[in-house]
Amino acid sequence: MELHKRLDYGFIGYQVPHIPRATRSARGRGNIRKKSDSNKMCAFDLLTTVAGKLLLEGESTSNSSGKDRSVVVKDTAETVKEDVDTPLKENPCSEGCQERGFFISQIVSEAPVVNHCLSKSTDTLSGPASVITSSDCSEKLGSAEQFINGERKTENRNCSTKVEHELSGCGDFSSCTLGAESKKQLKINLSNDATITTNKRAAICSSEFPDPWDRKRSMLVASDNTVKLSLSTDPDPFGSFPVIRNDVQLANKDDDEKSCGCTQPSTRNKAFRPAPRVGDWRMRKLQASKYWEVNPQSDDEGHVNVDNETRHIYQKRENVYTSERSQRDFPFKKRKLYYCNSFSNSDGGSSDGICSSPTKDLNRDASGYSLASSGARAAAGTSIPKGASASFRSNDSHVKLKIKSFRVPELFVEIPENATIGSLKRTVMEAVTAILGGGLRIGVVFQGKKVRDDSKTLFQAGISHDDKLDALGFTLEPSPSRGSPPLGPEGRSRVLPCETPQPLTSRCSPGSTIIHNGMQQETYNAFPDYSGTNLSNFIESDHDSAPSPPDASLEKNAADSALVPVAAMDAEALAVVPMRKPKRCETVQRRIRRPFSVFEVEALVQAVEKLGTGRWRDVKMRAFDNAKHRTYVDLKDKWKTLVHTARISPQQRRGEPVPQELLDRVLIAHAYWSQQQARQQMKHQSETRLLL
DNA sequence: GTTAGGG
DNA sequence: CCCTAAC
Repeated sequence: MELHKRLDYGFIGYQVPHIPRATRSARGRGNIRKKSDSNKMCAFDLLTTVAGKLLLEGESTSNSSGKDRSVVVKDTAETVKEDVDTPLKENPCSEGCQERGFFISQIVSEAPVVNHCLSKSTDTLSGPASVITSSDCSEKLGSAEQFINGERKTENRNCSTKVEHELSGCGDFSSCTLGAESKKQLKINLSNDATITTNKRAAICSSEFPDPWDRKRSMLVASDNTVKLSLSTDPDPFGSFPVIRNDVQLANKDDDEKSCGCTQPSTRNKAFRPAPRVGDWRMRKLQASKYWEVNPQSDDEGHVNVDNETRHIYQKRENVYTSERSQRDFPFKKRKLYYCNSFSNSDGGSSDGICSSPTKDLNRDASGYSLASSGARAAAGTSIPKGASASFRSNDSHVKLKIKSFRVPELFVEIPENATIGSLKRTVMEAVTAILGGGLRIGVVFQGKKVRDDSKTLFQAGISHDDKLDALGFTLEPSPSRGSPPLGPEGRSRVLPCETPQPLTSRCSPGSTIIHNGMQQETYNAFPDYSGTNLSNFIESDHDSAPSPPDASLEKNAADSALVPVAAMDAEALAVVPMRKPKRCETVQRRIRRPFSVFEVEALVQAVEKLGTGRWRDVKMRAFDNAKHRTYVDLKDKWKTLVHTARISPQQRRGEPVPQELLDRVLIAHAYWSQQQARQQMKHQSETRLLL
């Protein structure tokens, strides 16, 4: 059902302002080792990683090598689109940046089948490479797709074709060869329909690939069941992109636990919960900080079941932490943007698939995500810093970098036409933030002009016709709120993710969509019959109170506007998108704001009229017993605000207007009970005096 | 666990 | 909504 007319915007990419960042640059320490790989993971893994890289390094990649690689998996199921080593038109990507972008719609990983053949060296210490693969997996590459200047180029490939993956994030592909012997197919069902087909037992041999980017070589090493990954980057020869050496180490160590203060539960059933802050590198790293243990048993059916796998990635702590965190304290609230919620406004069509996906296969298990992200994380770490300028070493093997620019993958935003510019910005912001981690604000440019009035509706701004959408652009601007954060010298940059209580809190995204649903259900029957009033509608109203009811007020709509990153992108693609927040986060997670509906207000008023203002627990039980999300403290607070609202002029009131009649009752009841309370006190006092 | 009140 | 003090 389409409740709103929506506009879809596609983002192919934009430029991001400089973002200083400190990173470690230890070199030669990046080994990613998978204890046992399974074909299951490989595909997913790799793709994620690659995706992560692409997402973060697309820019540099293209610039440094003039090539663009992206792994694209189209949601057309059964096909893995992989980007090819096609020369990309040099595109400085300045302004519009939309000419060329990564279209990571269904990023899945194409497992670079590496394995059998990889036995070569184990020496990964100095290799800047970055190839993540697993054994026994190969994929049947459907077609490779590359976006160039907005166009998609597809190339069909053969299994035996030489596959190139951009693994090092430096824009270089490693050469992988798919064995022709592929027999079984491994299917990875991604969200919707995205399916990656992989051929089991196909072998890709690849080990050393020159990394044009820096004068080093990327090495992919794998032996037996161990794959070592070494991620590191060096300043690109062109000098325009500072690169970070990312030495990620996925090792089979147990001491990992220590390095990461927190442990993530391997699974979580409640609906999939989006990661707290997507942009938090730390988090990502964190999640990656355990070594993975993947079920070596390959599923003949080929279904990649990320769920039941436990992964632990070990990462050198020092390599992991950066000051990023402190800079990216961004509270993510509507994760639903990435994981459509059931009541999303989006029209069933395309979004449907997208929406459902997260909850399916991949999402079931958080660990799945972690896996995905781990790779990405690693990649991310590597890619993030890209600026051109200076990258210098500081005492602590840290490198301070400036991000001149990097590209954000294409996003699709769906938002009601009557949504405001402000909401549009927010929507985009959330999507982008999820990727970049916050710290940025979104600017809207339409027909060459910057649209500054956030209260204007899209319609009013003229942004409502498809034919004009081309004139719509977004800009990423540094958030004023957070000035250029001093890149932290050691101190900050080293804080362990989990060990740092604070910021996490705000970032932990409050319930995901799914969660909302749950709450929503809980709210049903909020008002028992005995509450005695015409609250028959209440249930519905309660609905409205939910975070994103389809036909809520504009404000709500804005929130609802489904932002649908193209398919797979939502989750795994962006490995960037953290899968689940550390436990600690959850406990501190702030609840989602659920404005009281008029019906609720009425119920509250009525209850208070009857019970008084000092018995919130009773009020709760009487009128909101079934509204689990309303605590008596909430009711008390609401009453407080109601009283305040009733006292101020209507012009000063915000939010859904409360009928004056109700406000009057509020004042009357408040006055009455205040008086009663006063009397009670008087009485009490006099009694005590008498006793004395 | 509730209340009350400040943030 | 959160957090806390106070009960």
